[in-house]
Amino acid sequence: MTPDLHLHNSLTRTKERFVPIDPAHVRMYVCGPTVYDLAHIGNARPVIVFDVLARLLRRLYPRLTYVRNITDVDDKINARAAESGEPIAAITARTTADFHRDMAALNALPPDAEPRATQSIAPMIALIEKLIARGHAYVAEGHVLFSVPSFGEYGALSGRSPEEMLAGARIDVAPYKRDAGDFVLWKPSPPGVPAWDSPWGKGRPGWHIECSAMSWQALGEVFDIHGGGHDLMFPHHENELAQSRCAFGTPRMASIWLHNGMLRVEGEKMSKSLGNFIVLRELLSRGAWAGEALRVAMLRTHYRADLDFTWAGLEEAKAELDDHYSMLSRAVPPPEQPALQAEMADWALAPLLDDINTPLALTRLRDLRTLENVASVGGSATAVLGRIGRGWPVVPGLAAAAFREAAGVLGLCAADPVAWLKGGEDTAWVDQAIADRLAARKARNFAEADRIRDELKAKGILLEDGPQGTTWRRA
RNA sequence: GGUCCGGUGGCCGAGUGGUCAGGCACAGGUCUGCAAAACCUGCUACGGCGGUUCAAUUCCGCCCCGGACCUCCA
Repeated sequence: MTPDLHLHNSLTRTKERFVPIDPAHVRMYVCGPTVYDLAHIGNARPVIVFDVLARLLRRLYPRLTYVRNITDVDDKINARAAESGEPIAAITARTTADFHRDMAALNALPPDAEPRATQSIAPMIALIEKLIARGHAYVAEGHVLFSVPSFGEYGALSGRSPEEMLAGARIDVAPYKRDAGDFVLWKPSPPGVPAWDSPWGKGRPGWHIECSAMSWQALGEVFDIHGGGHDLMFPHHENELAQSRCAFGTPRMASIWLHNGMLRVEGEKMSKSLGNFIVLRELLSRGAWAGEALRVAMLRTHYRADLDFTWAGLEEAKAELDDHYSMLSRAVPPPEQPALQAEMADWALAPLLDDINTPLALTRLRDLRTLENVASVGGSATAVLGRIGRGWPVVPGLAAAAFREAAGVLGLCAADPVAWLKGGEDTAWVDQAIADRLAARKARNFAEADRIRDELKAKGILLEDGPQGTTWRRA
């Protein structure tokens, strides 16, 4: 696949050709979770989106280092500890493990590095010292503050001037700030709150400095891609960018900034006050299919657009996966046509090169599925081949192999098809019922055969009579 | 108030200055003991008003509607 990837850069608000700083080693940083509570479905979106991008980059380039941090020092964590009595370290360790489990259920691969804020205090202090030395930060009443006016390009990422930001801002300005827009790099800790020794006394870092420190440690002063939710663009990413550029004196922090859109639920903004907050663990408990179905549901919308999550949409995504796995379950081993298989897979994946157009890639996956169905079950491929303008041979196994290859980049359809369709439990009784029904059919006792089928249907088992006998799957 | 992003057929959702998205749902059909699955066919939309153009859903302007962000929410 030719590495001709274009991405929408939030910094320039245009689609740009992706040119790695080092083509032999692409580097990407994505803001990870603050570990104080179970992940909700909104947390899942950037994980899924950037997992797809990571898989794509690995296909395009020889090496990728994908870094996603864990924020384990934060006032929300402190508050949770104060109200529950559980030690901070226990909360963060447990929540991190929960996060890992949930993300694995989404079929998201772990990042190459997962630095933690509490283990990155030294580089944070080093960065703050650089900023003070360069005149971009100052000490005031035990705090260290970043001087926004010292960085002329502040506001470029979020597209607003400091004056504009303050015009409608609903905040109180701390009296020790020289400028209302200045933000905290280091702050003193009240009793009972985690504190580390620093040149400015015992205290803790501000929110944004951790990502500047961790990306620096893991990827260097300048790297290729920085990602995260759109809500992080301001102030978090704006401040990160200011810190890193000012500390290192570089013309940029990352070449391309990517931001995924926000989530709504059944048309409404997801919020705790509306009571429509969906905890990922709860969604996953609906069945083994739920994680992958959520992945499909999310990839059906372009990553930059806001996504309206609906339960009906999740069901539709599951149904689509059922169809995919049905096709895969009957696919024969592919013929030895690696070049053609790669061509078909590349065709399906080509939309990803255009700013990660997953909805179109999913459409093409469906076309590959149809081609395989035509080859293995019967029918005509002329309609599909004509529409897509290809003259591929219709050979059993070929499109299925290309499908698997392409789906793998989307992180889909890696499960065993039979396990997916049958649920993986002990189901010898179903086979027995099918045998009984077969006997009834042979005796032309169709009333009994239909009775058995209805009985199974009531238990969520669907029978399908085919040329090779009767198969079944869960509804 | 400021900044920004969107409005595509019953629903979801790509894309394009002029020939087709696709899926779901629905309706026919092939196949089947009946079904299911699979395949085929039908369903022809681009918020409103102007403008540019031979031609606009696609470009420009205005308006309406929805959404996001505006100091610690992915």
